[in-house]
Amino acid sequence: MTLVKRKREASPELLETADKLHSAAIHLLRRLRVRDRESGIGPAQLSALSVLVFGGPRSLGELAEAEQVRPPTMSRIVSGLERTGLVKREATEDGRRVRLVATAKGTKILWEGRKRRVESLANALASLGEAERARVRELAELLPEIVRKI
Amino acid sequence: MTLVKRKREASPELLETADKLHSAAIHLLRRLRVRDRESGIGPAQLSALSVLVFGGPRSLGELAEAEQVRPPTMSRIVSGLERTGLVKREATEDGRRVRLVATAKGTKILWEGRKRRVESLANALASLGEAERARVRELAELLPEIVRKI
DNA sequence: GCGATTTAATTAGCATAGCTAACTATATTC
DNA sequence: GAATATAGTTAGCTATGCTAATTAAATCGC
Repeated sequence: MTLVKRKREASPELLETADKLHSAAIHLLRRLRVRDRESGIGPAQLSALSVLVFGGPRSLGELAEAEQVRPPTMSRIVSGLERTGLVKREATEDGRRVRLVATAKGTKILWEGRKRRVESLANALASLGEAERARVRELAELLPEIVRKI
Repeated sequence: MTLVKRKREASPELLETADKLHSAAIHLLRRLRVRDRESGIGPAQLSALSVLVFGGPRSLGELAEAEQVRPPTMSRIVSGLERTGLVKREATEDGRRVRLVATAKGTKILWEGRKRRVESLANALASLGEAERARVRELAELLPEIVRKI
């Protein structure tokens, strides 16, 4: 028998929490998107670039997987990044694979964009009380774990 | 003097929290998107429909504002929803305005989609301990407030 | 070692979603 | 009643998602 995620009935309380979290994530990103637009880079390109900058070079297939996107989609995203000089495609020993590397320009742009984006959010957080800020901080730590389990 | 959001220097600690929250939101939605695809409705249509179902009928401009999108964009989103019979455009006394109403079919589809989407997340939450679940619940309540301040 | 298969990436073609600019139709104002 | 303002739509661009088909390189089988 293989290990399968048990299909248990989720409680109404959990469903409600999940729904609120989902809705909040949508609206959070929708707000921050406004700031992202200032970078002149689309959201998919920005997100892919950030994987390369923070996670280091990798192949197209790996990047597609990290971004939960199909290879053809990632291929075009990378083409856009390459056209504007933010990423370079490099050859590898395996002639089929490419190594995607963020350029210096790409790294710089990403940091600036990230700064703008995150500043808006940080400012919103700044108006919370100390106790609430601590709570948000805890949750920010917890969320990646939850996401991994989805 | 008008009341202006003070441009204060955000602390490194807040920036880090903000960054984690942002990143978690991106990856959360990316995972859930997979389930959303099963509905056969695009994400923008799904989100707009949910405003009409949970928030009631409203004009196109109001819906565009709620979804943080320009009127032409919303016009096309609504056209898609109307074409598949999930939403109806109704005339109002003001001949310029339309009233957008979710149909019975639209309401049903939305609930099913929401169920699928939220189930995945609720299952992930179910594997947390009680204390952590409570913490997540608190955050889900707190987030809309934060989002409103962005 | 050479043909067949597998694997990685790209190209082609389609749909959705975002934008601005320009247009249409109705209300409002003077 | 003419001028202006407001609500929506249409047109046309870009970016992003997909599947199917193609190209090129590596690996497998004999």
